[in-house]
Amino acid sequence: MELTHASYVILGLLSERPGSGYDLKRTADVSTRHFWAISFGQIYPELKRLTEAGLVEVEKSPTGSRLRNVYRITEAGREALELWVADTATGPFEVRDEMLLKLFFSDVIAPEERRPLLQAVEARHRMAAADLKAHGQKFRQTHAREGTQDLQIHKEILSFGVELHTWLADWYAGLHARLEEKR
Amino acid sequence: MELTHASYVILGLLSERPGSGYDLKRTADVSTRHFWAISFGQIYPELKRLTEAGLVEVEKSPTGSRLRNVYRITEAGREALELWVADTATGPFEVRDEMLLKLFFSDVIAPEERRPLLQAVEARHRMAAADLKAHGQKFRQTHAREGTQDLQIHKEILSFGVELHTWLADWYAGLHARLEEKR
DNA sequence: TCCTTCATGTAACTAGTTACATGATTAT
DNA sequence: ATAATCATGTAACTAGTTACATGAAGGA
Repeated sequence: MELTHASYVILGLLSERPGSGYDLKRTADVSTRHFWAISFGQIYPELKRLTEAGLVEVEKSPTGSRLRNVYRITEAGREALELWVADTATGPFEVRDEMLLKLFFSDVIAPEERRPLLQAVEARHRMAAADLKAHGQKFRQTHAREGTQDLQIHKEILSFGVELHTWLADWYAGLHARLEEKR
Repeated sequence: MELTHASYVILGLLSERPGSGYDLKRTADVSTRHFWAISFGQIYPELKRLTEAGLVEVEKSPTGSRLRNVYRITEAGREALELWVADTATGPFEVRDEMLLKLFFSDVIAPEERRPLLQAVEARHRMAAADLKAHGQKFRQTHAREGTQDLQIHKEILSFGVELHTWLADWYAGLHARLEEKR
């Protein structure tokens, strides 16, 4: 079976702690979603596929009459994950940003109209940085609650996001200054 | 008619200079593709749609018996573009990176296996920075050839890419150092 | 009582990529 | 000659999002 990026997100999260599809979504939303997002529409069918392939196993543990399927990574699943992680061949670092597109073409509008655009982008990145900081808190709380270890690499990657957005906000502030100066 | 991001990439590029679908792809590949990529599979159908909507107009100018449709933005097209550019409401800054995903889960492999991973990411960003610099050259050459002006905002956004990738490469070098130090 | 969270899943849709098909022109 | 570039387009596929449908448990 071919594994997609969504498969690896799921496998990776399950390698740290077993959980339901719902749990997976909750955790992904405060961690991997900043560099690889996944939705319920991918999670549930993918969990089924991974179970059939023997990479994860499921245990039914309903709360009263409310269903709950707890998934756990298998030895085969862990091997597949390790193989993928260790492979240095990789795709590109992809950025998709409508705002950058607008700015690139912003000579079609007047400089007075460009200013609010620049302020909006800077604000967006300041907010994203703050948001990520909060997410780091939540992520660590989950780990604490579950008694799982708080890995250095997790902290590093989450702080990466904060630093990146701070750098971006600063870059836009600088651009703003350069454009004003020019006039 | 609803305009997509691909529509605005096309409209934006045509606002600077008329050209064929092929031209558009060539230009996009050394400019907008770093924050919004488009493929032939989107360009040709989209040009048809935009023509029907009256936002661009087409002029047939074959070279011998080889077809060539040159598209030009209309007044309505320019207005639609301006409206979109001036709108400060925007989507998110999206990053998709398999390598970040691998690193996030890299505690499943040994530290000796993680090192080549870090080196690969750093190298990738150094190469991306060099690549972007070359693209800036190519983009400016096209402008020079066509006699169109070399806008400050273009230079800024293209240098944004170079600076971003340099920052990223440096960040990974720093991470590498921090992880080694810890051991 | 009512709102939020937990929980699972499918269906329809949108965006985007890749492969295919075709063929002329130009530079080496 | 022949390889690279110019040029247009469609078809099939893959990935991913959003909306819908359903309903229980828990807290305010």
